[in-house]
Amino acid sequence: MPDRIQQQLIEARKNQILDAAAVVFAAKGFHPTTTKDIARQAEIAEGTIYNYFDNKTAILLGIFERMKASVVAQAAPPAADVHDVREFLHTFLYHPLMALKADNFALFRIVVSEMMVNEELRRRYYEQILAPTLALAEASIQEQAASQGRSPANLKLTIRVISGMIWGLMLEHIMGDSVVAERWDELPDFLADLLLNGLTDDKI
Amino acid sequence: MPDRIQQQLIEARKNQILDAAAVVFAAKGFHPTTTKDIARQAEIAEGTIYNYFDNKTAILLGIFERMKASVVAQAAPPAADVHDVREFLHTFLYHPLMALKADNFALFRIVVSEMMVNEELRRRYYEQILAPTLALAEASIQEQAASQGRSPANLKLTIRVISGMIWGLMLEHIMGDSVVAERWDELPDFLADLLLNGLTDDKI
DNA sequence: CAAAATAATGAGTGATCGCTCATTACATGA
DNA sequence: TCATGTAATGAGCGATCACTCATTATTTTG
Repeated sequence: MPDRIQQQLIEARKNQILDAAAVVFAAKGFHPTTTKDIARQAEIAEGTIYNYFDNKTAILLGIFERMKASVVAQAAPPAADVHDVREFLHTFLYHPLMALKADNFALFRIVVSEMMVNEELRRRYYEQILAPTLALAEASIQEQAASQGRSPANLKLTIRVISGMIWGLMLEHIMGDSVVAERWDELPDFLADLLLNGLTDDKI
Repeated sequence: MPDRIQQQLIEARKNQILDAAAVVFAAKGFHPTTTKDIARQAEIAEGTIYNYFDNKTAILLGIFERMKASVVAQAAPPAADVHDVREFLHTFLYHPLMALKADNFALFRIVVSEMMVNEELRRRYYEQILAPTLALAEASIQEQAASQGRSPANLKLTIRVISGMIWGLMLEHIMGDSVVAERWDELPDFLADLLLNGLTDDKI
């Protein structure tokens, strides 16, 4: 059998296990889920899992790796596409907020929970997702400001504040706040307006 | 023995156990910590724990209850003290941000981690901490706006965005972002300026 | 001081669960 | 068709750990 097809079969099995794990993790959480649960959901034997993953934590890391591609692709618009601040805010705010609405939050909760407690997961998230996204956003604005002969001193921190807003609103959503939940779709515009114009009379 | 003194002794023992649990939870995380670990740290026998707490989760809830008082007290300024928006922003931003700097983040990480996964903890946090704090902030601004004959339509959402910023920045700090860490002390002023004036030239 | 009530103890229990590995089933190729 | 290599299987192992409870220690009371 050619190596390429062989490789594809292995990938398919891995994905089958990751799909199953995502379902049961989302439903029960990471720790309460047993490897037997995963196997049952994937309709394979428990032992088979260990032909493809070293241990239970490796499965969570596998799920994380798969989330990476989609999150980074959605959250980070190509720098070239951004021509002014309003456009930047729209892409930078709209995509992550809407992506998270589409998913159910359950799996996200599990990953955040483990991340708070697992050094490696935290490091991977920062190095592979958060830092690159922040850097891309920064470069995008940097370039635009430079074309106007400017170099905003607090850009790095500003990017982090904006990114943090999204994180915070997600958490408030997860906590069950109904105001945030009900007005989720308006958030990109609302935040862009707040950022551009500050606390206007309708807000405070 | 009078009931009052009896009650104080029970409280003292509980606090002794909670102190010990906070130390070992912060060091090892909730799940990896055994009841034996807690007992050893508290210098009592394992069984004694169960004279004061129903189970391991009850200990975490106990820690949470103790955090409540201090967090709410620090984060929520009395409404009467606020006379204008700038003053409001200072109290509302300064206290929570500085309180979290003073603590080490370890125990906070553990609580957030369990909260993501534990429905009851999440509900308690929302009902007993987040919602009251938001309501207090809202009332404080509401009152001030009313005195000017105004009634800001988006106040509730605005309060949530500001609160979310703090959450998000905390998470970025926990994730290991050095920009946020290094400029933590400036954040209250930086955020107040951003909120009042929007994205000025130094920022974007 | 003795009896009774209360609190502390820690070895033991029962159940759980991640992971292994000897065995079985299947696929490949001569 | 048979020999050989590869993948799947699931019973069982070893270890862990939250929690119990019979016993011991301490305090209270008459």
